[in-house]
Amino acid sequence: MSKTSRSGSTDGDVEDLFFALGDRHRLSVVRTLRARGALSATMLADDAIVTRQAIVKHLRILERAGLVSHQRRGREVLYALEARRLDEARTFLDGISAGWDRAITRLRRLVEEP
Amino acid sequence: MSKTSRSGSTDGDVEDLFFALGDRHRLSVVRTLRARGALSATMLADDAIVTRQAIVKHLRILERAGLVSHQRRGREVLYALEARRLDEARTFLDGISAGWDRAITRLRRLVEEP
DNA sequence: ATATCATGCAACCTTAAGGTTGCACTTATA
DNA sequence: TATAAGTGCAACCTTAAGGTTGCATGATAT
Repeated sequence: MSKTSRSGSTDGDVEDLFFALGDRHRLSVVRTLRARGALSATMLADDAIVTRQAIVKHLRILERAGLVSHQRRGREVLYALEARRLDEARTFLDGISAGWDRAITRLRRLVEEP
Repeated sequence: MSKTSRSGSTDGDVEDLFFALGDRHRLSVVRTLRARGALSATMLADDAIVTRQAIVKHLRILERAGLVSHQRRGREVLYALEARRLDEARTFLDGISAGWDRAITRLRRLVEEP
């Protein structure tokens, strides 16, 4: 089997994924791409406060996390959302909250002991 | 209505949430709390590579994001997972990927045009 | 009462995140 | 073929993330 497990994401992958989403500008980029479809860095920079170069760096981080992919079209480069990754993030969160009931029970037991 | 919207999380909240999950040590803390229930910073530091103080800082960030809560028990402070927040994160991801099909359609249209 | 154990606080360090500017290099269009 | 538009690259800056160490403070058990 390759380096990817059955669930399709390693620990580092998950870290990159959430790191990528943990910035307001990148969240904004994700929202914009979701709403308006594929856009170039220049187009994205028009709406944003920051420079095109800043947007480019954010796009690189998003792409490293697998959240966006790019494709050249003539002289411009279009970035689009890669939704499978978002599903993976959701799956991960499912896994974490699965143990929740057990955890809260243990806490209560510990705290309420005399 | 208060500052929180119907979904129960503002933009900054979401940012904090994903930022908190975007670090390997904090992910590890979350996993440990999920598996073993409520623990103190000192207990968590035993398993970790880093110092207790580093763990404390990570716990503060997790708590700011609403992912853990603390409760004093005698001379120690126990931290436990707060699962509702994980659900909120999932809900957010649902919202993002909702527009996916539309986005990929637009990209394809743009790229495949002559 | 006192030795012990855990937490709290503060100072300090290193590095990477986030951003800007300037210029070179392609690609399209007038 | 100029010229404009868009991307790519590199240098540079500022600040906060992440971590460490040392000591003070508060709670516990003997």
